Amino acid sequence: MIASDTRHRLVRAAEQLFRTQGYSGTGLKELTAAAAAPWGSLYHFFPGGKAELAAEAMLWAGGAYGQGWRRAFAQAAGPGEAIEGVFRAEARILEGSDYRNGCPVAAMTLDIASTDERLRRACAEAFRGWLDILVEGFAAHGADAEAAEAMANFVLATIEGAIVLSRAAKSPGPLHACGRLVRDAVDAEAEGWSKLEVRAGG
Amino acid sequence: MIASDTRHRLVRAAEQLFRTQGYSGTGLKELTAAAAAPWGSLYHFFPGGKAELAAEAMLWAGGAYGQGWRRAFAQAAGPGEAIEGVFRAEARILEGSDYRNGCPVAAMTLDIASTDERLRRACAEAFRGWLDILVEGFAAHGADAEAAEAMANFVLATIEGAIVLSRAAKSPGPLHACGRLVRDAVDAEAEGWSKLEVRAGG
DNA sequence: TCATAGATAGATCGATCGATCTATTTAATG
DNA sequence: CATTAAATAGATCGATCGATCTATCTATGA
Repeated sequence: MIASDTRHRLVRAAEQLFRTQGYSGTGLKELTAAAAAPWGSLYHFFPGGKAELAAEAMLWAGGAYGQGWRRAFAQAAGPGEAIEGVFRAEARILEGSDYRNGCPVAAMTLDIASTDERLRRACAEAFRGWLDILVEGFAAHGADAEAAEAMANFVLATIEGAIVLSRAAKSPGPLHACGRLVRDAVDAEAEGWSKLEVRAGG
Repeated sequence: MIASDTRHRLVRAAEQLFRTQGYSGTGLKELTAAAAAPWGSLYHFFPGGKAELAAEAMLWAGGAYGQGWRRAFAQAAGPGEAIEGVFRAEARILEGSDYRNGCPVAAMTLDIASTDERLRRACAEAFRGWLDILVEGFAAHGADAEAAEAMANFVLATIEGAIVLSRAAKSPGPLHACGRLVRDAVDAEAEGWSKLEVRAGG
């Protein structure tokens, strides 16, 4: 019943270690130890080895984060408020982990996007999943497809960058400052969207 | 005369390789080969080994980039235009390198910020240098200290994040979209700054 | 010419890398 | 109980890691 619990522990440990010290910086010995999983089980569940495990870890992380973002849009009154909530949540994650728990996808991208084409695609798909959630959220507030896509890239890029700055500085300052300014920017753009709501409904 | 040319080649190769495939993902054998430098020279010039070389590479990269940003502010009419120019320049760098040449400081941060405190500080200082240039640029357009600091973090974060997204997607799209929206955001904020110019002069 | 320091050259070190391999144990099914 | 597959366990592989070491070559100055 709890048969594949080991497999799940491996995925979570991978996500946790990759996001704190990158892909190349994490050894599989260390990973299996953190997961309290036997070495043999790693290649039993992931015949493709480290890369296959990493791809699955990104998939899992993508889903977990995505859910949080959907909730943010559902609970907030406007798109700007939703986005600032995401920034605040991210700041809490960083502060609660001594600025270790960054974004696993960003870490993977900077590590292997130029050396492993398959993993680069996995990173791109993980980002695309988040972008789609943002696009959907902005579209629900009246943004047309082009504006929503641009705004989604803008918001996601700022979050990712702010995480990097906050981790380097070991301070929530960059995330908070970016959250406020991104909120202003989103709300300013959203003013123009509402006029399109009628057209978008057709 | 050309005595320390080898040393400089090592620094440039380090910057080039770290920005492409990260710190842990780059071996020193590969690095010395890329620099066409003898293995022994590495520890001759950098007794502190890989970490010391990395710190110097970040210092060098920080200076090179910083100069470009100062030029952008000097040549542009307004702060928004200057920033969008930086985004465009970055997009050109990525396109010209098949999306390999990202930011070495961001790569280092995600790789070792949580495992090597000395290098984390080096990353923070490199970012701080760029932030100071941005702060100076915004202050020159009338921003007060607090607004300039927040805006600098916002702009730098968005650039760094957009680089990550563009590398993952192998497309200049994210950088271009972010450049336009950041320009709008900067210009919108800058409207409020000009009213403070008098106060800032006192 | 000789002495010295700087720089080059690479062999070699122990440690660790990801991966493969053979056993053993466990769980499910007849 | 017997059979079979899944899962666990870890020894071991060659390759590579960063680092240390000695030796050689080169330039400078006395």
